Amino acid sequence: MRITKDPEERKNELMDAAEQLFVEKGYEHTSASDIIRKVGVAQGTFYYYFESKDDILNAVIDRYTMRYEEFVRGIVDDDGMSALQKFQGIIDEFLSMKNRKKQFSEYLNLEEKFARHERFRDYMESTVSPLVLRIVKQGIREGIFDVEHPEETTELIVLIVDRLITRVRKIEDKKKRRVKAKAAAALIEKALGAPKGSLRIKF
Amino acid sequence: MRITKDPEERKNELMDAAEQLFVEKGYEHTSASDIIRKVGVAQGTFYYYFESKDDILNAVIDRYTMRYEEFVRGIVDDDGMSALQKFQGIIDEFLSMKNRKKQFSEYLNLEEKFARHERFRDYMESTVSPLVLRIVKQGIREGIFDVEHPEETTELIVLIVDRLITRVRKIEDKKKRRVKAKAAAALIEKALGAPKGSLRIKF
Amino acid sequence: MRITKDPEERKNELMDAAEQLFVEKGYEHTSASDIIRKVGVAQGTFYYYFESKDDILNAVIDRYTMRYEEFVRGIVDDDGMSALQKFQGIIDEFLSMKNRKKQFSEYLNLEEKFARHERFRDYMESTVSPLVLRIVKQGIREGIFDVEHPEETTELIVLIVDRLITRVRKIEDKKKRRVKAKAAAALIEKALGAPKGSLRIKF
Amino acid sequence: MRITKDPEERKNELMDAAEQLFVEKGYEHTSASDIIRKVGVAQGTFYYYFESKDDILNAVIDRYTMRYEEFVRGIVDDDGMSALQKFQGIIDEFLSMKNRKKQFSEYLNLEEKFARHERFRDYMESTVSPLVLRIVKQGIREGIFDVEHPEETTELIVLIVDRLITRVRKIEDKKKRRVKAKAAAALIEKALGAPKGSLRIKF
DNA sequence: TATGAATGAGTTTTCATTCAT
DNA sequence: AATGAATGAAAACTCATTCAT
Repeated sequence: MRITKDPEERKNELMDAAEQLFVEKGYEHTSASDIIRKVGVAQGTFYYYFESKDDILNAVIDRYTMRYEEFVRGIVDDDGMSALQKFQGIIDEFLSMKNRKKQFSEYLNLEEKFARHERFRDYMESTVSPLVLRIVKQGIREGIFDVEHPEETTELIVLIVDRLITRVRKIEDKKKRRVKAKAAAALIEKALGAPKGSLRIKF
Repeated sequence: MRITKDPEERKNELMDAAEQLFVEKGYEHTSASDIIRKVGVAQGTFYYYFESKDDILNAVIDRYTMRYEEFVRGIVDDDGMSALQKFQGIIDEFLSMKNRKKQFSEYLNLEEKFARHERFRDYMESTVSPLVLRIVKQGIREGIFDVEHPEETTELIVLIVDRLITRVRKIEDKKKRRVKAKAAAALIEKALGAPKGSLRIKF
Repeated sequence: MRITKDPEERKNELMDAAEQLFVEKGYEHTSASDIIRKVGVAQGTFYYYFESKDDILNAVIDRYTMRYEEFVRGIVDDDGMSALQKFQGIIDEFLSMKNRKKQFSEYLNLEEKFARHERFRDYMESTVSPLVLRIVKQGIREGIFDVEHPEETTELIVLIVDRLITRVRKIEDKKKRRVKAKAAAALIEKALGAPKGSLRIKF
Repeated sequence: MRITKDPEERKNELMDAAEQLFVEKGYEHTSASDIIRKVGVAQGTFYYYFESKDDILNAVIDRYTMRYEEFVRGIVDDDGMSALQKFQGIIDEFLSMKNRKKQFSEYLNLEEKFARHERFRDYMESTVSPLVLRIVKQGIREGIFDVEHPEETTELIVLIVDRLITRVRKIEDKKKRRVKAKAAAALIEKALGAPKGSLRIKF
């Protein structure tokens, strides 16, 4: 039986399946056939859309990072928010799993797996950090932040937030999670030279 | 030709080859045959010493982490040093690449590769962090550090130092490297509540 | 976008692309998709015009051999030429690459590739040889050739000329090419019992 | 069931099967699995001995050409024979299918298939022709041959003999075969400037 | 006539592991 | 302790061809 679909739809179907499997089992332990079986198409269909297994991985990562970027950019570009509010917004989003953009938070689960891929790391450093840097600079202009090395410090903060996302979220014990998040927030405040308690962790 | 060696020596030979290849090409892209070829033994010999490819990976990681731990423990257990000196010592070691214990620094190159393995991450959190925590607590006792959540903050500091090792070391531009290291040191100082400038970065 | 063309034109377009690719990469290493891509049509269009990849190969060979035959026949049927002149004409054409019929010589490049196909070999033996045989017989009648076994000798001569086309043409060194051609001409003269020097090689 | 054999034996087994299949069905239409099935080993065994399908083809061709060369060299190096006798010997061998070296003639069946491979053609030109050239030169010294361009003429003679092997042998009709062979012998005589009838075709 | 997404059987190749010696 | 030939399941990928539109 031959089921023809809109190419974009089919491609996304394949990427969805791949994404899910990569997250569940990891890239190396996912075979092209696994993806194919999951979607229920023929072997050739996969290779009609993607040149190789590597190709679909990159496509999946790129799609993911684009969504990630879109989210951060949405906050950064919001003219009505103060730097502190923006920071608060990003942290809230990541930690509280309340979705500003729908379905964003579920992509965060990918993070831990993809974090291992250079492509993703490079992206974080080259795209997300500069965006966050703009918030930091706004904060400095607003007089609420006081940072000596904004670029470098921002990179480290992004790293810490990243860690929060991938590690803290997995902690079962609510109290422990709260304490970890608080400690992280405190560290970020210090890094930014922001007033103590200006960043609030809400669970 | 059949070359018989001391079992321990043979095992280490295999682990050395494996370690090198895992670092160069990554675990998944290293075949058992690659290791075997490098050492120059027969296929069967490998499986005489190790149950599987996975087995040798764990052995390599364990050997590595033991050396890592040994180094940190050596500093932590030094009764003649202040907490600040100990921190300074660890950072110096990692950044300056001067070897306290011979050949330790070259193992650090493994770090980036192994960082992707849960086993290694778990080890860092369960073994290294507690050791560093002892320094932090010593510092608090000495009145030089002021930390609200010592456990959690230590974990984040270990993460930052870790990052320094794997990322800063690769930066070619000396100035950039210095600035990154300085920013990290400043952040660690703030995290520890240590006096500004108490941690010095020397390259 | 759907571009409709005269069926004959489209078919030739496909054959032209196929011919070129077969010559460049060989039949087995040319995929139907290669041809399709080159022409810029859809997968289905190819199969609308040709039943299979094999089908287009035969079509290409047949078209080629028809042109080849046409050329030889043109010379054979020329009543105003002596057998020697005809032989000279064929050799000149092949070696000098001057075109009697326009664009013929470029088809000769196909020769080497097609020579490997039975279909082409059979054609040479069944069609070209008989035509050349007529020249040989004309020469015998004219008293200028002296051949004991005309059929068999003609086949061998055709083989030699064939070889000249495909091999000598590729030799870069002008002198070497000249010598090879001269040796071949001398051998053909001897085979035909023609006077020494009656066949002239001009480059 | 695991049957271990002497590596050389196993390798030859694989080459024998490959050779046979390549001759029967052609290289492109023979799959590695065909060879494997024929020998009755595991998929991996094939790749233990040969890097690829291409690799075994080259190995088979090389083995074949070595046997070919060995045969020709055996005749060329025979000090007790005149040039004419050597030529006669080679032709006899090829045409009469009587084996000087046992089992040589059966390899000749490969010829037609391999003739299509550059590797084989190159070999014929670079190895066999020079050997035959030595006979031609010997004949010139002996005063029995008279050739103007020995190198080039030899190449053409080798080509003709080659053709005899691959084509004449297949002709069913005894008489036709005889005539073709005779015509070829006559042409060779003329090419060599040898006395008429000095080369005898025996069937 | 023409499209191009979809097919699926088949191909080459890899490699962790086993086992008879 | 050591060998290395042999295994075989599974992987990635190809491509001639089909078919619904």
